[in-house]
Amino acid sequence: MKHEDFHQHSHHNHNDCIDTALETAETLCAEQGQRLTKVRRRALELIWESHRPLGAYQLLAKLAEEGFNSAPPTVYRALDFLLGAGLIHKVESMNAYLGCAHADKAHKGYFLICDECHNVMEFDYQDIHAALIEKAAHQGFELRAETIELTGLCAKCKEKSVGASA
Amino acid sequence: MKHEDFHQHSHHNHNDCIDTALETAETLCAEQGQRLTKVRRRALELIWESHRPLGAYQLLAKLAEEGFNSAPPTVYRALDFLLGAGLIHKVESMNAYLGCAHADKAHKGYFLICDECHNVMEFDYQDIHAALIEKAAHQGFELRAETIELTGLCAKCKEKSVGASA
DNA sequence: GTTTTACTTGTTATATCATAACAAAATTCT
DNA sequence: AGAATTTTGTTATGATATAACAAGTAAAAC
Repeated sequence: MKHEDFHQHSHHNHNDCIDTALETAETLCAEQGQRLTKVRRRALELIWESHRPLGAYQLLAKLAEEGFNSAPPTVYRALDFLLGAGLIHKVESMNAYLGCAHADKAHKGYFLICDECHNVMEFDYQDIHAALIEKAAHQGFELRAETIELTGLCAKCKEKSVGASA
Repeated sequence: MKHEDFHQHSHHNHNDCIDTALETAETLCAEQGQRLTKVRRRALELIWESHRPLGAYQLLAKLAEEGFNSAPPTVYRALDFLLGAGLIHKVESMNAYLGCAHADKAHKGYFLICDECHNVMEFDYQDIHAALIEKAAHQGFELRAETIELTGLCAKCKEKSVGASA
């Protein structure tokens, strides 16, 4: 079962996701001589504990509650570090941050964002990626990063809205 | 020659683009009983006059110079209207706004954004669109909007950087 | 053609997102 | 231990965007 499908079900133990993500983070940072300090680690955990993308100031508030410094640079530094390490993604259309489910493999974060419940699924389609590279190259463009954010109605909310209108 | 290719060349008369865009805007608004008021029209023109995406406050400054009201709601209202009418796009990863080259046909704005010169090309690939719809549907997700923003190096800047390093 | 209605704009205030700049502390290297 | 590097604290400010309500303007109904 893929991680993103997993997230579609309500009963999974999300703690497993968090644990896995944190372990991966530790490993990656160790390998690259990066320091996963307390704030950074806790920030990553808090982002994962939220099932949906977390705003910088929401995260800052949570960190502040736990005794971390409560000024904006604290959270933006942690976010910059985590983004740089590929441990989280920024959802540009929401100004919010999301744990990356595939931090171990270099990849592009493609997102399905539900307009209704604001849950986000990450998906990873090699064929689309390949097609985009090819099409960009066709115009002489060398692709470096992709922001792919699709919004609409997720399966659960679609069911609900059908039920409501019936 | 497609509009986006056109934009890759430095010598084209961009006024033609603006004129066409404005005419299209007039027609579309008339058809839909929408009012393309002075601020809205001028905002659209100014967005087009800039070859690259324009920030809301940059636009506001230009409008203010011309005697329009200089408070933020003025520009955000105009932008909302133009976005709603499909006459412009928002580039989420830049918080900036861009004239839509295909306002007359319903479409998704896919962008190639150059990291170097910040020029943006719009492109419109039906096959990618179809693939995304299909893949979303496969997860029970009903697609409503797509944000596709690809960044990298455009042809011109790639040439330049090769020249520089040689 | 005036009244009613809907829409658009003006105005003030504030919310939200993000970074600059410099000082202090902690960690790592030698 | 001392020097170099990185990380964190702190203050201030910049950049992006919206809420709320009043005033004006155009369109529709009568």
